[in-house]
Amino acid sequence: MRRHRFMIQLIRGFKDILPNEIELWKHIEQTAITLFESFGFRQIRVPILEKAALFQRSIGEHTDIVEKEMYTFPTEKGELITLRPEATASIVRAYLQQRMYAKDPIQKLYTLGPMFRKERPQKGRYRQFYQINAEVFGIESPYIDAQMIFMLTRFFRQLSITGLEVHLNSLGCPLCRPAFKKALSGMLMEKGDALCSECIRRRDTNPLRVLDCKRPGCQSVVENAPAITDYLCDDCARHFDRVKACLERMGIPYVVSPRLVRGLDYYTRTAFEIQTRELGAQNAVAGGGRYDTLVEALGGPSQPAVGFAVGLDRLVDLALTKTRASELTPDIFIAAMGEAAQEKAFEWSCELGREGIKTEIDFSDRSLKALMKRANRLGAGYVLMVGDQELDRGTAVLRNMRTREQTEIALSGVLGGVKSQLRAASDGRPHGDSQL
RNA sequence: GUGAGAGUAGCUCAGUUGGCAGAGCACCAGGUUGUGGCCCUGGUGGCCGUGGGUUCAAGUCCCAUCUCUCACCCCA
Repeated sequence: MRRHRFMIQLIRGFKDILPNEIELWKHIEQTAITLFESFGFRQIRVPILEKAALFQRSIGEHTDIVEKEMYTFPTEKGELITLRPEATASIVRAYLQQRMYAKDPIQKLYTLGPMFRKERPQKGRYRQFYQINAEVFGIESPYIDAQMIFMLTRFFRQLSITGLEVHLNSLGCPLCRPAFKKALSGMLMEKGDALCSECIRRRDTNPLRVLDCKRPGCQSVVENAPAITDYLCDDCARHFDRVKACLERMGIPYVVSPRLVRGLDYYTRTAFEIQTRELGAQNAVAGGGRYDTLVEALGGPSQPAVGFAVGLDRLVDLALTKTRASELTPDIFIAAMGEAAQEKAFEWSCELGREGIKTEIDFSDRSLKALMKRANRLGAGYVLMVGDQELDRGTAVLRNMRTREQTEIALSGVLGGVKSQLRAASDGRPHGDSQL
């Protein structure tokens, strides 16, 4: 195979997802869709490309995402457009532009699809990655914050993913956060000698980000920094207490992480992250929180909102360590020998496929032994054999690959015979992809 | 963006001080003239990631580049 010279490879950090793995993706997506809809969420689909300004305004100019991770291109007219690095901004945009709030300010929406960030690829981190997002607009109550976290834990439970931790924090609101910011940056000014260069810059632009810098020097500085939860105003404190109480009531364990700060500017009050220890450095499988000021900041009415994003790629990685990627095995394999038999077999395969029976057929003119080997490798439950002998006798042979039993079926009644055999076999045992 | 490791058959990997490109699995065929899994025999398959350089000679040494992996960073 001389192909390297001309072979074009995929872009760094991008990947192909092959059929075997897709079964798992579909299962995860379907689980989310069913669950979210039972909680009253409806699907929305928004574009992958948006104007760059949308993300600059929503995510924040001084975030890593906007400063260095976005795929941004100029159009012919010179307008900057961006491959979305996250979905919330687009959903808010749609909520406003389509005036969804006018019909009903309360909207519960979910979406799923690819996001793009130009980071250095790593385990669990890709430049095109997939998220499932859920957002609630128009509800300020802490109950909904807790319910979304509850819904997430249900989701992971349904996928049999264990060993997760809920990390929780409150980031305050425009009323109380400034006081905390002031206290924090004052403290960072005093004791900031050990800060890394990045954090010295952040100290002015976005002091909260210094809190979750993982460098030892910054950690030690931050160790006895004031906790934001001590600065919350009465409303924010009550809100936070309520969220915690609800989680306790629903039996969801959580850890309050005062240093948990979201990488996006728009968050207020509740912030949370769901982490695992099994994925190395990229330990967040879901993250989200409240963003009560974003809708208004993007030019809409003042409406509170909460949301989260689940990292699908990481979920798949986790699930792959538990369950093996599944093969989709055919119900029946048709082994046809000779020209005349293949003609019959072709018709049967079309008919059986139309009936919803997973049918595999090999049109290469090979020995029965070779065809049987292939049927076995594909994991076919049955093999239907037909050749000149069978055509002369007016029958085909149906072999149960598990029990090795063979029965003869009249050529005229092949479809009915195969169907009744398959039905009889599947009655006794569980069928299909139940091991997921 | 920074650092470290790796790229040889479809897959997992050997390859000595630079000297004819290897194994296991998989695949194909035969053993069994029409019956799978086990076994035996044989076979197909490689510009050694790509491009340059050093050398009589490069999978091996040097440079560049691409991709992967892990970490920093960041987050889903």
